[in-house]
Amino acid sequence: MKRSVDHRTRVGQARSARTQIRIVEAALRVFAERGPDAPVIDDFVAAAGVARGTFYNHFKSVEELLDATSEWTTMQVNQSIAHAMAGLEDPTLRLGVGMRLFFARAQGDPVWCRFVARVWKLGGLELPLRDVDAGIRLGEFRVPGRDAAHALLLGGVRDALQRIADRRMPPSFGDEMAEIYLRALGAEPRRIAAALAHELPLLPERAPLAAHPQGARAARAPTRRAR
Amino acid sequence: MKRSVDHRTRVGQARSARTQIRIVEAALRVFAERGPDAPVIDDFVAAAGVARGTFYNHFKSVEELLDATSEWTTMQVNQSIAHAMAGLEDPTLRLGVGMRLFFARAQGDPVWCRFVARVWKLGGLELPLRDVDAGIRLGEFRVPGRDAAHALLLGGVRDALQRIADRRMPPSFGDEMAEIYLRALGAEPRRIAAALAHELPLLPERAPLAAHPQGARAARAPTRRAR
Amino acid sequence: MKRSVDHRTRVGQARSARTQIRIVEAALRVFAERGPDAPVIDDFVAAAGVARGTFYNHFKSVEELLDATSEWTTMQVNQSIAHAMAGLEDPTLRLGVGMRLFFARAQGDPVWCRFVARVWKLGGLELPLRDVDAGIRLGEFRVPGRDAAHALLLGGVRDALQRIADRRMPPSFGDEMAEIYLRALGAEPRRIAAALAHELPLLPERAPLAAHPQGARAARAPTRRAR
Amino acid sequence: MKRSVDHRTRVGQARSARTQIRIVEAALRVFAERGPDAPVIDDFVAAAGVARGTFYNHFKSVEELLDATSEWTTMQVNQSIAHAMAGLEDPTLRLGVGMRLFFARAQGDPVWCRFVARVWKLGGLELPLRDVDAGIRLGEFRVPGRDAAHALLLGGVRDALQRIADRRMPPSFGDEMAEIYLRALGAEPRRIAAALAHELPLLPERAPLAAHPQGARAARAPTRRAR
DNA sequence: AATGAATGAGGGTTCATTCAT
DNA sequence: AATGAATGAACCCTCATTCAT
Repeated sequence: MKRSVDHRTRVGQARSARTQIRIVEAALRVFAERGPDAPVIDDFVAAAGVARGTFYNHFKSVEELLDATSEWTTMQVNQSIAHAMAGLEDPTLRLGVGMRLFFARAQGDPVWCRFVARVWKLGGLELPLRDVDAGIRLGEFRVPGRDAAHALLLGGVRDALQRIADRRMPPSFGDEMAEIYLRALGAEPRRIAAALAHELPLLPERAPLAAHPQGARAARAPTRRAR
Repeated sequence: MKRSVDHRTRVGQARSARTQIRIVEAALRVFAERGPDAPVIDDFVAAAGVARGTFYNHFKSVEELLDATSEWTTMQVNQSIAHAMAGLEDPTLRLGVGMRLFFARAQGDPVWCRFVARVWKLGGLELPLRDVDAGIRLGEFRVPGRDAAHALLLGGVRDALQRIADRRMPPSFGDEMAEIYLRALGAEPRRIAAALAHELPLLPERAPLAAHPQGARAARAPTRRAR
Repeated sequence: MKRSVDHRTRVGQARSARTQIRIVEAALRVFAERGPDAPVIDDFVAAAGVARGTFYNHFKSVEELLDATSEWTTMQVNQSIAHAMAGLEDPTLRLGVGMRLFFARAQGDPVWCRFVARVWKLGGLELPLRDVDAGIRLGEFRVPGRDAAHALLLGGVRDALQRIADRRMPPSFGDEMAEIYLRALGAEPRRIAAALAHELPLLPERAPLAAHPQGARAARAPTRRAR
Repeated sequence: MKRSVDHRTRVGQARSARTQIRIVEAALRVFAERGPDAPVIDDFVAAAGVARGTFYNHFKSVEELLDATSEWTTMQVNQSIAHAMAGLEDPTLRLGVGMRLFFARAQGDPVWCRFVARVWKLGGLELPLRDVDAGIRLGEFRVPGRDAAHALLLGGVRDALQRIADRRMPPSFGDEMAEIYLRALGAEPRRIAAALAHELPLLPERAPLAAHPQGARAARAPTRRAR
């Protein structure tokens, strides 16, 4: 008897985890397609192919789902980038390679790109800012103001992602963004060239979520009433 | 007889125009405070102190109100900046002075700043882009890619506005943004210094709102509803 | 001075009467086209080309306008029919000729036909019923029940009008209705033939509309709103 | 596991079906009392004792509810009449017995009678028209025009229902309607007499809907603003 | 009388959330 | 855990009516 309970519990937990992943995966697409404000719970429910009530077994609100989705996708990528750059020390090199990796990922994964461009509310972008600060501290970057440097980075990256999402940009676009930004920071041309020449380490896929994509229906078309 | 009809008509139109201005002015504050998606019609109605039905006498939807508000505030300021720079020819000078004026306005008018930072969907920002392009064409700017330069400008400006709105930035912040961006473009240090030293012409207040009430009711596509 | 006041008054009354007629004539078309429940005040206002407030100078509600329109059109036609049959005595003859005249009017005036078919709430149809009763009393008609005869007449006529309005019926349709109904009443074939052979007196146009404008504003119970 | 899913589904569907029936049953009364245009969704909701939102789980609009109600009541009765007359062949007999059954049902079920009299938009009344046509074809009926015969039947029946609904008519009224109409068609007196003498088969109750009438509140009193 | 802007109650519709199974 | 019917608060929008000019 005990065993059977255990078994049921274990099966239930496995199922629960799979369901949660299905919802988050669907949510990524829905948010990417329709932004953070427009979608209603039914959109996620329909896209994930689960029942309404099931949603509430996993998330209390759309807000919470949004946070979970952000965490499970954006941060993950950031971590993989951080990992890929594990050996690099020089701020110019780190920042340049980091941006190039970031945009490479964005250009290779349109859904994720759209999601990050439109949603992106959780921080998770402190990594490059840390490099900026380090470069300033080390005298490698010379900027009129730290806040200005941060604003230009974060704003510029978001706008760049939107461009990638809306109109396909050429593959070189990410490198161009890295270059112009490093110039804005007053980095030495030699260092900039090195950062651009550095071979990009391979990023892992956005894998762990890809477990069971099949049951998910496409995000529904935006047919809702006017405001 | 004819006169009395004219009189009635004139009086009615004047009242209507005044009401419309009240709504738009209220909307500016509401949008600034709550963003473009969250507010519901009742918010504008309450802020403007008019009846529900009155809203619909002037605007078909929140979307339409948003456009009208954008037009009546953002563009207007852009025009006043364009006018203030009428005599300037050199792209570096124009871009630098233009950005400084823009941020000066933003720091002096928090509501407008917040509104532009959060909403800002109508173009109206092509003016600086034109200077960027001109500078590239003339060889004054040297950039790895035109799109990258545009992304960095638009994204950076929006992020800067958000910073100004959220945490009061020092008065020098606008100048720092101008400087770092001109450096990103590879402008000559001498020209950058000139742009930063240039005395700022005075901008008129955001007063003229009442000026052109008549052109208000543009037709609009339906929006989605916020949560 | 006195004269000028009189003149103004007279001019005002004339204008008022003309306005009222414009509204009623527009209402006839609107009711004919959309039925008694669907139209809103703006429809009449738009069709008549007057201002919203002007409507209320003449009618308290749609219901009241409906009554006025019914009176000014339906009854009028009934009276003209009654007048046209002034000399006829025999119930079979009167009923047959009356129905033929009625349908002739309906086929010649589609707007009026539609209006009567869809609205037709005021009585005004007691005239033919009186002939039915007279015929029964005189033994000219033999029916299983007076109520059945009335139901068949009123219902049949309304349905016939709807058919004329919806799909153009042949010119003989009115005569056929008269004939089949007289047969239902058990009238003698000879008398039926006479009624059908009787030459139709000419009906006047639906002109006299302007006749008695002022008596229009009867008090009215409130209606429900249409969907 | 499979069983439990099936069970949940089955239970849900059963509940849904019961709710739908409650709404339709309430709607029958509401439509009968207030006509097809006056009632608002709240009327049905109140009469059925369900929540506003529940209405929309089952019907998109009043129009759709009207159609469903028509189908579930009118057609049903028509079918039961058709079934009751299964053995009858002669058009005069069929038409006469059919009308008598129809009016018998109307007199025994005032709510249904009112509903049919006021609403009655879905066809469902083609059955008697088919008998009329058959009689004409067979030479049993002699009419001046087929359209006139149809108009007299449909219009007459509707008016008769209204009379039954408004002022209680004597039990013989239905037979009188059948008789006078058969005479209008020129049927042979012998055949008419046979149709009137034919014993009426029993109609089944309007049963299937009567499942759970108790939870329904009375249709609310008409207290709404004027137009 | 005529005008039309302003009003606000009434009614339609959506959708987050609960809950029995 | 999963399901989906039921719920009702929140919104949207229309339109009858008033009223200053």
